[in-house]
Amino acid sequence: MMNQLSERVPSVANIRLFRNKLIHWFNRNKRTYPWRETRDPFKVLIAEMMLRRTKADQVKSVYEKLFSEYPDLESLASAENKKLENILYPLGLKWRTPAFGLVAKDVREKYQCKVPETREELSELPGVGEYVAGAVLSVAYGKKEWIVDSNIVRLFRRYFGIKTSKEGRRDKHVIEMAKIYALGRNPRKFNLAILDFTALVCTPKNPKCDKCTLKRNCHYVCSQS
DNA sequence: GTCCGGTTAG
DNA sequence: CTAACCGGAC
Repeated sequence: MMNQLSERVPSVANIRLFRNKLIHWFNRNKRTYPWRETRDPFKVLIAEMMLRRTKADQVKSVYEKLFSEYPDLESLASAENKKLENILYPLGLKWRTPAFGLVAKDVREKYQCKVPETREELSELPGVGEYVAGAVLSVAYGKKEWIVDSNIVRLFRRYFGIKTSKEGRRDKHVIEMAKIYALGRNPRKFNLAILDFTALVCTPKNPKCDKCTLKRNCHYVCSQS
């Protein structure tokens, strides 16, 4: 076996230390968005579906418009597809628009209008995968559930210096790390913190290593310092 | 764990 | 154009 060190999951203590630093940063630098001011699982679910592949600032106005017209799951479930298309048009979500109505219908019919509380059930909903499921469970329900997106994979690779399989977001070691990361008192906060950090500091290009409060323990060698 | 679809950022 | 993205299929 080659290079087990770089492939092994970091220790729980190490991940906790990493998380503590992240939370400290988050307390000063968190972003505020309308979908973070509610724990309504339905709103969080729809917001996460919108946020996929779309910049948060662009989602904001669409989010508000959608929920002013369809304030709850039942109204969205009976919304006309055309009207949904019009509202979601600015996001360029045309091909995914049906998923929004279908999700609402599914939840109404299969779960009596109550957004499911398990990863398995959530993942069966149209347009919902591991990422959105984990986000709903941790952010809306406050469950100790992991999320992995490509930003988190990048952060893990850089900070811990790990190698991953080709599709990092499905790498079992990465998922294991994300699970450990989410275990604790406030998984909602933990997960929001890591998302914000990857969006604002540990960015794909030109990461702000000089201003990074985690750099002391980070394996990544920034090219411009 | 990998490939692909449909889409957007660059 | 190409790379990147997440869900879905395999």
